[in-house]
Amino acid sequence: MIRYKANLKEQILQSLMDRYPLKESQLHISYTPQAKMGDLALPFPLQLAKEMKRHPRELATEIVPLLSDLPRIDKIEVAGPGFINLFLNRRDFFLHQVDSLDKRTFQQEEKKIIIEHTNINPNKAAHVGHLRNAVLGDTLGRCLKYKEENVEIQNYIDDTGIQVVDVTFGFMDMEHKTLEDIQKIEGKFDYYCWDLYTRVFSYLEKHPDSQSRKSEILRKIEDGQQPEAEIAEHISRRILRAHLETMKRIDVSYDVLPCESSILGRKFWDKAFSLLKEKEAIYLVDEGLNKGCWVMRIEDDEEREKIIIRSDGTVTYVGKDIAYQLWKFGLLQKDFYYEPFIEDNGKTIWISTAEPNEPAPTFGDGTLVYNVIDTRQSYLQKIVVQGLKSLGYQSQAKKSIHYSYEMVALSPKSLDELGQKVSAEDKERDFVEVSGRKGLGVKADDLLDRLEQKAFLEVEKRNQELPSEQRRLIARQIATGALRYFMLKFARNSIIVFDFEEALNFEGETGPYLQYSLVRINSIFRKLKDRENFAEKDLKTLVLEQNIPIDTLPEQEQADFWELVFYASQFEEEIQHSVCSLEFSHLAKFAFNLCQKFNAYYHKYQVLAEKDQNTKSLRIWTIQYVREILKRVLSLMGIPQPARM
RNA sequence: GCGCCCGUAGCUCAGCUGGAUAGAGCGUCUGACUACGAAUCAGAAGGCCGUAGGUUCGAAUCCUGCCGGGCGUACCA
Repeated sequence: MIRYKANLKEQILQSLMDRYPLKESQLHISYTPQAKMGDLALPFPLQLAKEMKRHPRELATEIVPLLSDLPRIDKIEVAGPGFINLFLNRRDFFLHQVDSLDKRTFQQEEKKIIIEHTNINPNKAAHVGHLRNAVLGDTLGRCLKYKEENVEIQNYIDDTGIQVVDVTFGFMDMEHKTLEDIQKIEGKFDYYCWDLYTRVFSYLEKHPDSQSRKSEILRKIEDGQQPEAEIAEHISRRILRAHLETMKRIDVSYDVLPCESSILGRKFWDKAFSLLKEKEAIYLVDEGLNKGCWVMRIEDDEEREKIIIRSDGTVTYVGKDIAYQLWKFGLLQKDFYYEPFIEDNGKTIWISTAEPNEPAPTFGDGTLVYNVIDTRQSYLQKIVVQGLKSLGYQSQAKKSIHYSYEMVALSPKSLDELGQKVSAEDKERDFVEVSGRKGLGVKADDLLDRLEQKAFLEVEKRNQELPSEQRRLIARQIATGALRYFMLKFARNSIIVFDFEEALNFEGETGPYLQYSLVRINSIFRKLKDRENFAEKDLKTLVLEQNIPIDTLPEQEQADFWELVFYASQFEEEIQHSVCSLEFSHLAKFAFNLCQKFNAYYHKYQVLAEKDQNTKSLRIWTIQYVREILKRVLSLMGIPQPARM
């Protein structure tokens, strides 16, 4: 559709440019609200009439004859206040769409695109909020790859931050454990730390004097002194493995894991610091509240300055992030070393190291960077970009994109269900923010377990003949599909108030609904093969061989065929649109609408039982086309495609 | 205080750079399984798109004020 519209645009401009002051930017091609009004709508006469001070309808009527030789168009009409509506030749258009299925629509635009997502502090189990981040980032990556882009997925590991210090403190000073004791802990280590972290937090509230011990731990971790450093490393690596396992459950993976410890070890910050000093982007404060700190001025705010280096000489998160962002664009003239961390479905995920290591692929050096981080960090992200600007990297600053989204919060009801105490204050609110410190939150693995369990029961009911191993697999696929669709269906600026009943639903606008639609289509083809020995062929070959005119169908069926096929043909526009706006709820809605249309068609028209060969073949074309589109859209959203369910 | 975001059906949400009669899902109520799988479909009820102005041939959409809610604004990340 994208290419078809582009062609159409060019032709319309060609036909009209001599006579009318029509600019390309004015020539949008949209869709009619109703099928009976035609297929494509041109609103430009309305605008043009204003400029030319003429009546829009009159102008539109005058233009119509000039468009008579547009390709694959049956009829042109003036409608409403002055729209020009195009009726496509259904057969030609369909053949053209089938023909373009295996052709490239998109071209690579960037040398390399880096997406940073997930970024969970390695001190506790992942929760639902992290799942939203990972699903958004992963989906963006899949779509960009579909658009022929070279994409690198990075998951930044803050392995030397305060959060890791807190848990280290918990193990050493509260539980008096040695590294060996910690290594012996069995079961889910990330869950263990989840609980420990909340205990640490309440302990610290009661014992403010522990701050000095925490500072000591932080320093020792940064300097590599034992046993603090090795304990912290054990904690963060072990939890990182747990996070990667969790993400694997929803088919999210990464190329490289840059660590904060390597940023320190490789002295990225020292380099960034001297650059910032040199350009006078930051300066030392010698009086007032921020005395002894290196700070950056905030744009549009004369009063405020953001601290980059604390008075004790340690660098804040933002400082390290500026260094990291510079590295992503290849502006630091320094690089990490790497080693393999884990194998994920035959692919190596690399982790950064500070010391030289075995040969590794090259990472970083992107031309466009997306940072998937929730909207609460907008301010910090703005400062990072400002850092790039003040170093003179204007174009990189523009290509440094904060992909922001709203948080996942909890309904008071779901808190109750988790058995967590709700304060009187929180009860009054519509939602409660997830809090790692208070241990308030739905753990990602718990949610996935519940989804899987529920899916397994449903699969068991319907597929008793399948071996249990396969039922397990299907249950996993359904759980993944349900979760990923749930995370994508909301617009990114919408706060998801998490509710178990809603998230565990498999009916209506859900992932399983989409999966079920595909299973139904596949099932028709399976039966065609079993019963009639129907040999599945490439759609294009099939259509060319059979060469059946569409207008032999009854009028109603022609209209129903067309509604489905025409809608399906818009899928690449939806991808484009979703990527431009970073709004994958568009893609999700598209998939859902497509399935709704398909299911309606499915109920109305039989394929297997149809006696008339031509009609039957046309129906096969239709569902095969829909299947192809649906498969692509599902895989872009990372929704698995079960064989049965 | 300042900055960003949100307010659409009983509930949860879509609605693209302004376009034709504001759409889904859940819930409620009617119907449809000797199967191409009912995790589905057909249908009904349900709306002053927070509010008041402005721009426009045209506004849920753009601008301004107000009301209500959220999040930022840390020598936490």
